[in-house]
Amino acid sequence: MIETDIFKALADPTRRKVFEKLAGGSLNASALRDGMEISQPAMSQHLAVLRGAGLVREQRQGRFVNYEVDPDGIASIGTWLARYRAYWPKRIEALADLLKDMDQ
Amino acid sequence: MIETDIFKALADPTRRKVFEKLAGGSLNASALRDGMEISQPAMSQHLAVLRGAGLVREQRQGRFVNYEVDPDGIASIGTWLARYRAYWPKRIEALADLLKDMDQ
DNA sequence: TCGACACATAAGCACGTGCTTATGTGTTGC
DNA sequence: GCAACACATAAGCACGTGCTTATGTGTCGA
Repeated sequence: MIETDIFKALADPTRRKVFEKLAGGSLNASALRDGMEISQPAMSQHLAVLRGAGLVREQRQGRFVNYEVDPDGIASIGTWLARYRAYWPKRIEALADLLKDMDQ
Repeated sequence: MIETDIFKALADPTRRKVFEKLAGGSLNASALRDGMEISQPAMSQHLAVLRGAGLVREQRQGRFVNYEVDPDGIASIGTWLARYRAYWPKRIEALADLLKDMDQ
């Protein structure tokens, strides 16, 4: 199940931090490590998990590999979340309408 | 981190199925087990995880414990997801701005 | 009060996860 | 070509997770 991969990937705080960094713009693996006390293999493994979940996609550029947010992953969460629209508080009802629209 | 608990809870397919059942209306632990080849302790443990994540809340009724979706949990995912609005499809983003204005 | 019921908790076990160190693969510049 | 670099992969290990069986806790009806 793709949803399982997505939620598993996001269940790790380090991976969520990496994902949030990428949301600010595409970065290569080394740049992602900056200020993040994490080894190179660990980062590589985390990126592989995020990529496998469809949350991130990569692009080779010379000897660097550039990572960026994959909108499809975000959209998957949105469609999943849209199923529980009935339980959303009024305050973010507008957002729920939005996600419902994405679902079609 | 509460987000960690939420995503961890939803990373399990059985728990997502339970959550979806509850989205259709509140049920007690035994009713949740119907048609779900799962032991009583396993269900109890899954419900404890969902409850700990704030996705579900309980209510004692006699010797039954009624479970229901907790809107706060859903809202948490919504607000997290909202941070990545920039990566939603263009068409959706425009509508999001519109709805945001309407909401104020 | 006592047995049946609904559910929670404890302990043990198989398997998964995230880290480490070590090494492999592909690219760049000299 | 070859050394340096950027990243991936492999293997091993500590710890977490989800199941099981066994037992505890609270409630109900007779």
